[in-house]
Amino acid sequence: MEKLGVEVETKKPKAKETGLQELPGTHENIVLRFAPNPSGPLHIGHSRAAVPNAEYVKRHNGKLILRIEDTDPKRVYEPAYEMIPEDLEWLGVKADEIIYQSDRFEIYYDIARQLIEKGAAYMCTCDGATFKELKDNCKPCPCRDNSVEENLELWEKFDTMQAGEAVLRVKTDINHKNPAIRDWVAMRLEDAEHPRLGTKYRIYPMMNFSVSVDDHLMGLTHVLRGKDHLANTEKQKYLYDHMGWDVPEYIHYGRLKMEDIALSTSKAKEGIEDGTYSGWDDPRLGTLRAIARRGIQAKTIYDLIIEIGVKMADSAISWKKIYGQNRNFLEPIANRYFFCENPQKITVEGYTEGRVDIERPLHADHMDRGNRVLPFDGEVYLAQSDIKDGMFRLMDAVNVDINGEEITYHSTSFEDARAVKARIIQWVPLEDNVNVKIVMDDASIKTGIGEGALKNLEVGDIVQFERVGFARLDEIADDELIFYFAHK
RNA sequence: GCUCCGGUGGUGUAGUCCGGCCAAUCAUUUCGGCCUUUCGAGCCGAAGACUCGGGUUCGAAUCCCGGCCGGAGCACCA
Repeated sequence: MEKLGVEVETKKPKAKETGLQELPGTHENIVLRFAPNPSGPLHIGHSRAAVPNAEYVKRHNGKLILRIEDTDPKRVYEPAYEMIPEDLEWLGVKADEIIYQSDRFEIYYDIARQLIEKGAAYMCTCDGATFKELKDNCKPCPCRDNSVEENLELWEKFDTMQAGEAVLRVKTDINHKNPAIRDWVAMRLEDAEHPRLGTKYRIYPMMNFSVSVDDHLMGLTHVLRGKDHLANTEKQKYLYDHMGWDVPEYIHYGRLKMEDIALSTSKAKEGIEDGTYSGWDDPRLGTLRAIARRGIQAKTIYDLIIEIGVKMADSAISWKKIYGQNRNFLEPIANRYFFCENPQKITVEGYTEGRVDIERPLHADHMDRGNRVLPFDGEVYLAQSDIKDGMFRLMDAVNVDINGEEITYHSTSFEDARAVKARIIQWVPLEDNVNVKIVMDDASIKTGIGEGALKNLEVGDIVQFERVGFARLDEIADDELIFYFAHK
């Protein structure tokens, strides 16, 4: 007992220091953002970005902006505009404001013009290959020497040019030791139709440009992003310098590798279109909606991401870890039921006690939830895989000997079963049951039968099928219940 | 190739900034035990790591140098 008291005491301070390192810079009025590209619904990788942002905002009472980065019409998947907020809500991430970059083109144009006027950006009419050749050798391209007037004139005509004919470049350092940093593109021409803008604009900002402008204008105090943006951060700082803006605090985190599912959004989309996957919530996908459908709790993902934190080292998260954590959440909430896969109807020969109602608690640790009642009269369904020679105890009912096809009554007392360490197996009554299908994590299906009490469940309920595992009720069909399997 | 960034048990982390309190934390995992009834759950217990080599120091997971391994970026994508 004493131990318990001590444990509670020492646990408190521990919970406080979880995961996230303290934010550098100011903690007052922080403004953070989550800025996905709307190419599909959110997957586990997105939570890597969304969760720490949300958590910092929560801890410091700051502001979180959801900024939809839809400046590449070719990569916009229209339903994603709806799906992203839904996914965030599930995750428990609450944005204070939602902004679409596609609403902000005039702002980008305005800043672009200012840059040109400052001589900090120039219209470049070189073709890509030529520019790269020069740039890689620390040579400025001829356009770099254009006068402000010439640039302004070209800028005005930009809209009338052919896609690919010119771009707007931000001046950096043509001798920068990393060629990637040298004079990057800020604006390009794009003829593809945009889902929200149609063909209203042809001049599109590049990510590095729109991101810098927005981060500044929206008052971001800290920018959290993957270390794949390290070079972009350096590029963007040149723009801040040109404009005389203060640079926010940048924090870069490592890559998150997800065991098994290396599935990119574009691959998933292909698979859905060709019928390989049933949809964005196919159990094989790593989307948040697929994970949710399987009964993985948002808190499991959220906590795991916080635990991983924002350090630069890469990390790999395993399903084992997710399942283990999730089980801790599910264990107390999931009521227990019997399910038999590939049910075999059997008769217990020699059983003469007649019909009895077997009562078994919905959850052994929560007796207040009551019992379920299973009528037993010597005839039951067993899972095919459980029918093996030997002595078994039908849970809470009787002990039987199985010998090939023959199943005979042995005894009723539990002690007899214990004495021989008989395996205790679940069963389903003949007269009160329901067809059950369980969709597994690899999309295969377990077909079987479950006890009648399952009929009281509602979609979304999570149960534990004893000796099978945890599953979430996904659909109540006319003649069967369809579950999605979470884990053991 | 060039530029940059990492490296604590199987996995994720704490500790690294400001060397000793670290024979290294917690979780997951694996294994074992327990259980008047899930030996696929639960409960209890155990196992398992500082990338390597030098250096500095009385003392290094922590500081320095080098190697090895891993990752990212090098677009008119985000």
